[in-house]
Amino acid sequence: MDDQPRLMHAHAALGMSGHPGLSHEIFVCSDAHRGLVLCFRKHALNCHRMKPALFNVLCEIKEKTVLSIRGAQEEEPPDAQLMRLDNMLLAEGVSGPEKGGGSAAAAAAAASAGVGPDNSAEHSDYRAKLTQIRGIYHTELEKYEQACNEFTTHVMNLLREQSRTRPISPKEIERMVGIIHRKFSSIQMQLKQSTCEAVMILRSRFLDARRKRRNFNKQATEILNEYFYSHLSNPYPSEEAKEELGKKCSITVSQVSNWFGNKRIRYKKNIGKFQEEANMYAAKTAVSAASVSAHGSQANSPSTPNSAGSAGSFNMSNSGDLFMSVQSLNGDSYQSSQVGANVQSQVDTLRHVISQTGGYSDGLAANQMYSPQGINANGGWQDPTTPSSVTSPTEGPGSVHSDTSN
DNA sequence: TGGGATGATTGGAT
DNA sequence: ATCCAATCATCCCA
Repeated sequence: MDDQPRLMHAHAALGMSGHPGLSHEIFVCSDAHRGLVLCFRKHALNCHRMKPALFNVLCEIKEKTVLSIRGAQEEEPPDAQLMRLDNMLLAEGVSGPEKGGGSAAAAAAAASAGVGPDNSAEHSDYRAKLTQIRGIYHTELEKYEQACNEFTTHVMNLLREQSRTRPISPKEIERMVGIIHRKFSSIQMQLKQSTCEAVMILRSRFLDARRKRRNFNKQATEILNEYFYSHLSNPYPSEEAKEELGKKCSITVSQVSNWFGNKRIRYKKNIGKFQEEANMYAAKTAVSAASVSAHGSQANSPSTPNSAGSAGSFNMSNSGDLFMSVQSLNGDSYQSSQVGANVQSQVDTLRHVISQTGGYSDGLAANQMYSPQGINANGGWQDPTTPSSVTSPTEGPGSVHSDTSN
């Protein structure tokens, strides 16, 4: 019987062979139910991050299926689990009404997977794959049904022939037909199950962003860093700021949020490590501030935070942070009266930054002196609950004067 | 190839 | 809803 090879072919056609650590199992699992167990174990490892509900359903289905297959298929095939498989395939847009509905369901699935409407290329890829799976599923299903019918009639004919030589009761025929049907339905179940798996893998592969994490490009990182260090006193960009940053960096708002979340944590955890970076961006900020002021016109981009001076939002924290990083470099008190100063004062500060950084080789001593503005005794920024947003008013000179001044 | 860097996710707290 | 902290998964470089 060529059912197994057929199933195997289906798996191969699903294009899953590239999936890390799964290709082998996929092929194995088409071989026998024992393979299914192996396959699932591996699959579970790889997909433990898939949508919990979906994953649980799959777990349950698989467990039961494996058990029932193990039980020599005598147990009546649980309609419930078949139904669940069907439901799942339906929900995933595989066994849906038509192609249009299928892709819609795929889009819905993609959306529910937490992937924004952005990367449409990825989505079309995903949809294409899903359509492929869908097609294979349907043709295979049809083939199985056809094969089942053919085999049944074949056996019936055989029995009829045999009935000439020995008495064959209708019950026996019925029994044989029942066995055949059960056999085929169990194969069908495997197909459905494998299809479910394929969809799960597809999802985890295409929709689990973590799996295909890419570092942001240099420019994006620079923009984000610039913003972060120029708002060090309160690095909580408002929604609008996030949107703008996202646009500038060609990333989503949630990616911006993630980035800031990570940055805050990591900065706080190891301030010393980031000091050099902080100084660098402080200098950069001052440079762009200088150029902006020189041009007399200001852009509204958040990537050039100094420009925010027009809104009076980030400007103060800007100079304050810059001031802090200069302070941190030498530990000298540095005219704290300038907190919240204008762009011109930043340019002045820049001179100091540059001169200081020039002689900054070791960094250790400076690290110890470094006391980042905005981070309070609890290790948090002053007011994380009020997203810097438009009200940068960096908590006034009081908070900025900080510690190193004595 | 190992380990650090980094983007994403999760669970709990507010 | 947002943030933090821990953690995971992947990237990337020495």
